[in-house]
Amino acid sequence: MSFAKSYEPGEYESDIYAAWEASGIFNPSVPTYPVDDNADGADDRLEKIRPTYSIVMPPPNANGNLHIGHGLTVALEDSLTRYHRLRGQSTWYVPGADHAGFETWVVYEKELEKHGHTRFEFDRDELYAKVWNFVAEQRGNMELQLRALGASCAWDDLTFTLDENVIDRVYTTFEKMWNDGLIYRGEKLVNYCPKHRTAFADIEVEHKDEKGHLWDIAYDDIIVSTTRPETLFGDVAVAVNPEDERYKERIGTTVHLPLTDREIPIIADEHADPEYGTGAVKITPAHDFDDFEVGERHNLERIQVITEDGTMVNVPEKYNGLTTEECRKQVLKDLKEQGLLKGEKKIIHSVAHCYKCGTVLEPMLKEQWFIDVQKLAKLAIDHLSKNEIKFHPANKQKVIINYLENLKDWNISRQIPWGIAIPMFRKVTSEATDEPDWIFDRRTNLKEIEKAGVKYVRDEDTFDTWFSSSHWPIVCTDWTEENYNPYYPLDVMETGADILFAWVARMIMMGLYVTGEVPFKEVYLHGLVLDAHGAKMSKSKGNVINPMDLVAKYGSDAFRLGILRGRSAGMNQAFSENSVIAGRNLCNKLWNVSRLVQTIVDASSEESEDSISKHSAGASSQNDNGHRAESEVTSSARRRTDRCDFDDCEPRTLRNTASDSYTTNNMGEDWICREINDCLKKLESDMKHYRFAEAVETLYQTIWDKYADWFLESQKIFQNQELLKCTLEALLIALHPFAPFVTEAIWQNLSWTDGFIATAKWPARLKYDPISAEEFENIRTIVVEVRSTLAALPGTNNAKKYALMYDNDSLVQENEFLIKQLTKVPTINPLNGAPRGLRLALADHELYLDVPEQVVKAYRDDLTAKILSVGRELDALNARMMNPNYVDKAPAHLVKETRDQIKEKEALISRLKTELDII
RNA sequence: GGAUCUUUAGCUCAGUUGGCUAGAGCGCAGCAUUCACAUUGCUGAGGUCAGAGGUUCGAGCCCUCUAAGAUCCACCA
Repeated sequence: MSFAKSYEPGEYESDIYAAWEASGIFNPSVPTYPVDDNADGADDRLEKIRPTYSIVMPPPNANGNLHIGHGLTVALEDSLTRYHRLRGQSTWYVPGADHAGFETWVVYEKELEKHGHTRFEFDRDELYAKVWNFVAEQRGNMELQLRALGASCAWDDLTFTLDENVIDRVYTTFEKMWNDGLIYRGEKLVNYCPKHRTAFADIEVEHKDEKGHLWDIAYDDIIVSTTRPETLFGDVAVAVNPEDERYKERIGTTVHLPLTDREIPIIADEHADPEYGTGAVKITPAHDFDDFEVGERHNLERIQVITEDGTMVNVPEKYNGLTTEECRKQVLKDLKEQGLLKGEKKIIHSVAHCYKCGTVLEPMLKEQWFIDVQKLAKLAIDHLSKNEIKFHPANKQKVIINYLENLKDWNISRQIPWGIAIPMFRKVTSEATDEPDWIFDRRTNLKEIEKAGVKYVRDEDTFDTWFSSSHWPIVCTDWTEENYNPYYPLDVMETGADILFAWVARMIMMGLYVTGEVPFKEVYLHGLVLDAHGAKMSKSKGNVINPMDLVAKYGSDAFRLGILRGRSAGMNQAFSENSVIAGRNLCNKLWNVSRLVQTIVDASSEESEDSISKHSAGASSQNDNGHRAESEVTSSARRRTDRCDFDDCEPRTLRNTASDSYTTNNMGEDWICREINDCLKKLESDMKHYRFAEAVETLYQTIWDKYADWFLESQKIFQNQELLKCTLEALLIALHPFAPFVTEAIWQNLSWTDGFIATAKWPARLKYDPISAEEFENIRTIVVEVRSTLAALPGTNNAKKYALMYDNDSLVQENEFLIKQLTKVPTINPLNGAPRGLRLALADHELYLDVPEQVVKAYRDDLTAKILSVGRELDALNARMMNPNYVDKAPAHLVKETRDQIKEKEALISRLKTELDII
């Protein structure tokens, strides 16, 4: 392999990943330590170990494909991981796979239906086995995709949410909670999906505003308003507000329930809002959350009239077995016929839907397992209030505390077979009444167990996935009560802002409950990736972007750079292919930069081999004359071949960037050292503060605008082999966290590098002469002014036409070759005799372009415009100095700067005016 | 009803404890072309930082209000 003309990611990526993986460099190098009570040196040992860095992947669905959000997650997490690995930490990025209980179940149930089966033909264990096999077949896809994205995770430690150790830990926690009295079984109204036949936690319910109707129905002389007339068969009362004058007299009396032969009482309850509808509300405790509470207050009967499959029951024969929708129609028709339907109004109200299938959820009375969250939430709030976890963005700390303060008990029972079985068994033997009704037991592989002669049957429900997921940092890091574990708490938890409540809040509660420590030190939340126009991606809109398509088209690095660009914590932000293209271009730029550096290095080596016996490290390889002809630079170079074989790469090679192996010999060299140092410093700060987009931006500018456009251009004249090597290495390593593949491909292709860049050492600061570096800025200013003036002159190809002349200017004189190279002017000469041509608008330099008078005249307008513009700037500066408060109160250095600038602008204006006069 | 966020160039977004002439990518215009790279280079146009007040020597940034939009939570019989 050698440097082709352009970088083709497809040729390198899979080989590189395979080589990384095979070498084991993604595994952490520091183990966890067993507690040894007898050894008093245990703490010492912990201090001596290498600093660790741990991060766990939010587990993607085991049987699914990665979507754009996963792409973002991996780009963020892997950049952090690789950065900290380069910084010398023992990094552990633990990959995961989610059984995704309900999600996967929905997919599998469709599969069953497709083959003409239903879940009711099988028992739970059979279904579990079937889904297991189904997932096993699909598994691997997403793991391959993670590799394609470059995730440098420890594959040996991949955790599946149904792994034995996960289930074991979940049972241990459940048992502890059961013993602590934090778990109870309750008959409550739960949100129930009649299609999927399972209950949900509050957090899984999707409320949507929908058009509906509000019907007024006469219960004798009392008119009640309802959106759900079909539930009237479950009515047990009519509630009115105790303060409502209209109904005060009727409280305690009864009314006749239409379409039935029942009398129901009129009760007083605050729940009835006199302002809403007619002010009288029918009360159906078994099918409405508010009514359930009213029923509790008044000790009312709960009559269930809707079954779990969404049909009517316990209703007059005529309505029995109808679906709720059919029943509603029939009830309305019958009420109308009897003249009891008194009004119909269109309203917009919010309705609970199944977040998966969109079915309207039915409030259903069910016995379920609940977690009493009060203590857990309080524990979490206490620790959060002490700022034990740092949030990005910071405002989420407040948001999550607010959520925890209002948290209601958590329903953890799900009526689906795909998940972790709830380890609870119900007593069936009618004798032995002293035994508890429910007992905890881990043997969920058994349907029936016997204890002390009493028979118990297994609860058929499974856990809410969030119950097990809340253990994620614990199970991924193998935290146990017995071990010192330097990886727990995690250094950071990175995940989507949309699951702050569902997951992050629960991990915090569970982490504290189980380990006594917060599960992570920082939280970084990413927002949604929207389409190019800021709309949510969805299949129905057809605007879904598949990350793998982009990876295939532009390369993994381009995708990573593209998706990080312009993105900040917690924000839902648009994403377009353009930013990936920009990333691809950067990779190609870096590739060509490296190609040029290698060419120069090769050419220099050949030359020094020719002239001297062999160049020695530490000695500058710069040519004595300092400015060779270009043709020599591009002469064919010796290249290493067969670099595609990674077998000779030693893992964990820590190559020290040889910052003392060079000496700088000109201003451009000092300048690039300074720029790279600034870039590294900024990067370190950006990574510490999770400013990924800025980090990428900084690298982009340093590599492209500074290294390639200025430094390398100057190195076409002055070759400093050791400095070229050293600076290129620094940039490659600095970019590696974001673009791992291209940097590794280049690293393997360069003739002088060893090992993997993935385990290289973060570059040290470069030595340089700061005064010389600053002088280069002067040259840059001159070059830009020459270029822009030439571009503004009439005609084309101006750069080649006009010579540059200087008067009394040692900087220009000494850097003649460099300025010529950068501006492309044909010659640079001292001005002999009187000034002529066009004077450049530079305050500190007397420079002229040798332009004929005619052309100068044509430039007059530009000159006038320039005078006006500088004049405006000068006015603004003067106004500032005229303000005595500014001079008194602003920091001295700012005032001084302003003074200097005024002097400079004044000088410039007077020169420009003189120039204009001459013309 | 409760809460959070957003509003900066044509588009998508940066802008850290307030500091000088507000930046980037893409797009646009002009010029260049044997050069490591057309996945290129050079040059340029384009912004009363949503609006109105206030604090300050100084506000895109801090405070108050207004407008528009987004999201989350709770919930409307």
